[in-house]
Amino acid sequence: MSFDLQPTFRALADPTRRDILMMLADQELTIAEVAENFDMTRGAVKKHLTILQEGQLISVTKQGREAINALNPNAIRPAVDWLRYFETFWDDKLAGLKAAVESDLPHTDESQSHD
Amino acid sequence: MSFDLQPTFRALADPTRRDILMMLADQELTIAEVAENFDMTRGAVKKHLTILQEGQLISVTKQGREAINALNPNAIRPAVDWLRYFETFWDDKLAGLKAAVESDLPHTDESQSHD
DNA sequence: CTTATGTGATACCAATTGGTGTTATATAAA
DNA sequence: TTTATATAACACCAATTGGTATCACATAAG
Repeated sequence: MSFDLQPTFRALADPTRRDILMMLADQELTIAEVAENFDMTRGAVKKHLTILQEGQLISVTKQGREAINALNPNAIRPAVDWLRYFETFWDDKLAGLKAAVESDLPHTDESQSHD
Repeated sequence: MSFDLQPTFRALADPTRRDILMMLADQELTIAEVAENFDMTRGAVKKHLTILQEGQLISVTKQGREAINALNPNAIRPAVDWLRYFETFWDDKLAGLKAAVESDLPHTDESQSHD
């Protein structure tokens, strides 16, 4: 039925993998090229790339003996959509009201009659 | 300097914790109340709540002998902002503009200046 | 052909994670 | 006071994770 967010969030939960995504936003890279930017072995980088692939955040295509890793940006959307559910509760959704209240008062407290 | 996204993404990377966030979007809950909704011990739930707290996704206040867990929705924003960087590359976002900006690439859909 | 390069896959290790169970402590109730 | 409740803190365990090292295989270059 609904999209499984788990592989996506799992892939995003590691700083190395988020760095890789940023790199691939600039350009497609082979495994070796990605690994050049990190202080770890190609094997370790390959594992990260596999997890990114399982989260469908990247696509991997073989060209000769090289594996080209490319960003698959649309796979990020379901995660953003899920997180944006909470936008409803963000403070600035009431931006006008809140700004007005906070601009003068040191702390928001709108109790008028307490009895 | 910049906000550390790691505790946030780590907290979001577990389905139980994401479920807890959804529950807390409806209403604040004690640990025991959260635990009622899962097939695991209160201790396990408490650990998840601690990780959510470390990611600042929830706030915990003691009331008497109870610990009230409340959603802290604004903590989700840095993660959304980070993910939204990739919005630029989404297919249906500003498709025309994107084609214009990256006009080096001839692979885009219906460009008129082909000749 | 031989050699070098890029990758895939595996075994292995240390550290972390998700979970249980137990104990201790603080608070509410009787 | 005694008793029950809600949580905190800990030890402990199995499974997973991040990493290395190694081997095998496919492809490019000589």
